[in-house]
Amino acid sequence: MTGALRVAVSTVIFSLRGERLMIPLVRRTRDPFAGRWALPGGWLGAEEGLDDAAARTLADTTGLSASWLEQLYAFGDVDRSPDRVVSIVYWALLRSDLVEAQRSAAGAPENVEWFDVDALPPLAFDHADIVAYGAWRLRNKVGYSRIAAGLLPDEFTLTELRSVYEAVLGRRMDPSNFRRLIEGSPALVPTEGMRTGSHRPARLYRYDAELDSIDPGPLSS
Amino acid sequence: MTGALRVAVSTVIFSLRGERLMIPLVRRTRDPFAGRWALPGGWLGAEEGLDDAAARTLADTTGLSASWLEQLYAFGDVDRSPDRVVSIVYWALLRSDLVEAQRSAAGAPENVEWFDVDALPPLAFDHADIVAYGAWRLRNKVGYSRIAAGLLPDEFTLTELRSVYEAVLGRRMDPSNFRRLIEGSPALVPTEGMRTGSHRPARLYRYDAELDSIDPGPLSS
DNA sequence: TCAAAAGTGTTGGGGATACACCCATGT
DNA sequence: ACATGGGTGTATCCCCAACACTTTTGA
Repeated sequence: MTGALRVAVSTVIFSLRGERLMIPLVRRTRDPFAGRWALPGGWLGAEEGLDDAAARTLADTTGLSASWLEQLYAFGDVDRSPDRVVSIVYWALLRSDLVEAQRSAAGAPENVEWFDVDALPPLAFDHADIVAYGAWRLRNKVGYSRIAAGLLPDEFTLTELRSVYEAVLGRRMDPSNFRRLIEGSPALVPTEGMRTGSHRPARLYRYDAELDSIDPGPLSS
Repeated sequence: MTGALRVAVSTVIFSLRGERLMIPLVRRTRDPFAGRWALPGGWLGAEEGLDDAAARTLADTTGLSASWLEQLYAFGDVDRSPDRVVSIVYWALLRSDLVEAQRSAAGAPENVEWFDVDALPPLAFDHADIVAYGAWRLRNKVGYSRIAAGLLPDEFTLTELRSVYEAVLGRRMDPSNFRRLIEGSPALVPTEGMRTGSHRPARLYRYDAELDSIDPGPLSS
């Protein structure tokens, strides 16, 4: 039957370590590209939707669930793999605290390693291009939405949130202007808690995704 | 082999008739949804890329080639079709003059009819949602890029271009402000020609896609 | 009392909107 | 001459970047 071919689902998973944007890669154990690093993913099951497949492979790879998951692009050039494969690629955000906890726990999956997005090893297939495109989409979206909070724990200070923006966008931002910018959004709700450090305590905020107005995405899917 | 399933490529093709946004639909001849209208498309061939497949099915349906073609989304819910199908959907712009010429010529393909985007018949599968999402993307993109010129002939007046914006966005725009807005873009290049009507002649412009700075899309694909 | 981060206030420039106005042509 | 769309000029508003300034804590 024409039209039948293999469909893979992969995900560019972003998290933050300090000020660096990191993604997990999986070392391939088989040809083609045995030994090379590749995006986490797997074959699309006959009885699972695309979103489900992305969430499943993400959980398999990291043991975690994402605070943001969105389709990136479908790649299907004939020559992108020795054998024809269409890859539906997603991108995701993971809260950094969950990733850290996972690393400490012995439960971290084998064959998975985190890399700085700006210092990747050679990747299998066209995955280097895919990661670059995913990073572009992330930076772009951070500019006009509030998803950046998805990289932080439940509660965070505005300075912490600002440092996320600075890490993702790669430039410094004025603290006072950042405050006004971000406080305008009803999705950032102040809590009672304060973060106490060696200086003046800072109010903790929480991100309420319900109150955000991101683009709709496909109405069904 | 797991992961092997049927992949279709469909396209939401936009053109303009007067002030109305129109798309071509194809009447299905087989079950499921025999007799219903559906997006033009076809099975992805084993030896063709996604972009190629979209361009091919677009040409099969309309006999034309698009002035803009971009991937929209990959739809793959298990229940979107009685038998499992993953659809890679594109959206495209056709110059209205080419469509009109095609209509006059007897060469127009059978089983294809153009419909007003805001007055569609019942569609097969989840195609109604897909069209709505495509229209959203078009309206969105018209707001921050210059693709709207892709709906017009090679040369056009600013008033014609403005009426495209008004048709797509569904609201009136101030002629003088529109002029400044659009003349700021180096992609709109004035020609020597003038359109003469029953009033003061208007300068003709040309759209130079080379000079535009749209988002990159995936670097490879 | 000092360092450092939290948080507030003020100012100025650029882009978008609203709208008054002049220009060129066919009838 | 006049109606009609082509095209220019200008005032205003609003958002945002820059930056001076005050507040609150730990040491």
